[in-house]
Amino acid sequence: MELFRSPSGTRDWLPPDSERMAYLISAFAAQVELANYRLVLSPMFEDSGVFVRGVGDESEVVTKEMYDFTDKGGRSLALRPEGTASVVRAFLQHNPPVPFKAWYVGPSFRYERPQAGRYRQHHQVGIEALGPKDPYLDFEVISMLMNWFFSLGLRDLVLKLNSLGDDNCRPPYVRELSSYLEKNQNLLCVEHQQRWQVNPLRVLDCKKEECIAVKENAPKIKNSLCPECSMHFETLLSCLDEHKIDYVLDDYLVRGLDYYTRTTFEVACASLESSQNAIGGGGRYDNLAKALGGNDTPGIGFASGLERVLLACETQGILLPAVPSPKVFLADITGGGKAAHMIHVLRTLGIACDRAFDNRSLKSQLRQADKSGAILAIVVGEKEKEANCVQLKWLFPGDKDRFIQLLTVAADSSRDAGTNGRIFSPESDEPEKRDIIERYRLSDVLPEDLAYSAIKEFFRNA
RNA sequence: GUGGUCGUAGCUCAGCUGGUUAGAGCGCUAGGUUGUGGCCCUAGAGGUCGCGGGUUCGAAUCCCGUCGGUCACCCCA
Repeated sequence: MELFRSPSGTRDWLPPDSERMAYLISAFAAQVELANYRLVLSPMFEDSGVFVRGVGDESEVVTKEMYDFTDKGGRSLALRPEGTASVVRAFLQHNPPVPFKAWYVGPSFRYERPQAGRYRQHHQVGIEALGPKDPYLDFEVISMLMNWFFSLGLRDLVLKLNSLGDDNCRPPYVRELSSYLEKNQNLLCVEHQQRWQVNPLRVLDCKKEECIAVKENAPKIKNSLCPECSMHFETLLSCLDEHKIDYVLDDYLVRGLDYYTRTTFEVACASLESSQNAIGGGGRYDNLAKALGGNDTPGIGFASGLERVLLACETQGILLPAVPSPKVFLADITGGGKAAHMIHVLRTLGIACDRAFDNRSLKSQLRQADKSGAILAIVVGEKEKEANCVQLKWLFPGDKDRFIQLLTVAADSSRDAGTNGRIFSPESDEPEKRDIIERYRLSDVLPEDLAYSAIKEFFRNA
């Protein structure tokens, strides 16, 4: 029978990459929790209307990329294509006090052709801040994103900024743009000749040569901003200047989600070769709460795709930490029961350890110990079982000097304890190949037992 | 949704213009040491050559289709 595979556009995360993803998330949480953003977990699916009315019924994300379905109760639902609309829906449903500052993490779903850095299920972290319309909140949000990237060690980042105006100044601007596009519509690319009226702003985002030529002479939103919007944007820019956060202004940054007002931004990573080089983006959405049927509440936030951030780290040679393997490994050739008991005690003492199963040969178990990265093997054979002791075998090589130093500590503590200590030290011309094997008494009442004491001592000094 | 490209072992890949039982390295398992890892040596397991059809005496190899990966467009994280 043919094996099942993960669906197109999805992938499995196995160690160590899975752990690097987890690291990204915890680094993000640490960053935003400094600023009092708190975790919100919302459902992975919502009433389709949340996205149709929130993200926009003209946006590509909704019209052609949404995983929507009807459930057994006849409800029209959709897997969330992004996080913001869900969080704002949750905000309106529970009506918490403002300012409401949330961070989130979880999968998003878009039905599109997979590509480098683009998946049908991808994972985003993000923050949303609802309530204040203050431009200094815009600064806070943007600086959170940048600080997280900097804390990971990422370089070659380009922060792109634009302001899309508000209800006062955007409609007149869109009319002005429309009439300009109408005059030049035969010069637009094939697709936009048909579609420019649906959302004129999207033409500004088009990368076709024809449209690029047209938009160069198109009216710019920055020249049409009302005084309030203009002041808001200027305040943000000067604050970014003051704090040495570099940015470039991009008149064409309109972004594909319809809810944005005023500030929009995107962070591109220059070291990502593919065209999917945006590793974070967001903006202000002062009309979103109202569009979802709630009270008029301003808000701003961003989302960042973890897959792309990880990719960006890799292209820059940044190796994020994975979970280290246990340093203690148990080899039991008397059936395995002794190992079961010892490993249980060690873990109770908070010492990470692993063991072999299936009663394999000692050679096999030690091979496994070596491959696991352990530096200490605990060996139980018939002789040890009879004498009620265990053998501690230190696994070389590695950082030899360091280990030898630690061994000295462990050996000293064993002598103090009056045990028989080291019993076996094979002759060898090469000191680094000399095995150091020690035996420690093992009682049936274990936590204060000498073998465990020696191991604890070792890790206290490690 | 459109287009390019690639599918041979767990991984990285050989396999020339069709020609017997499909190979290597790494990895995995075991043995060489009747109870001691790493290096070395030996052996073993693992593949309906993505799948289906066609051409042919004969297909991993050529043709068509299909599925999957990948890359680009579109759009986005």
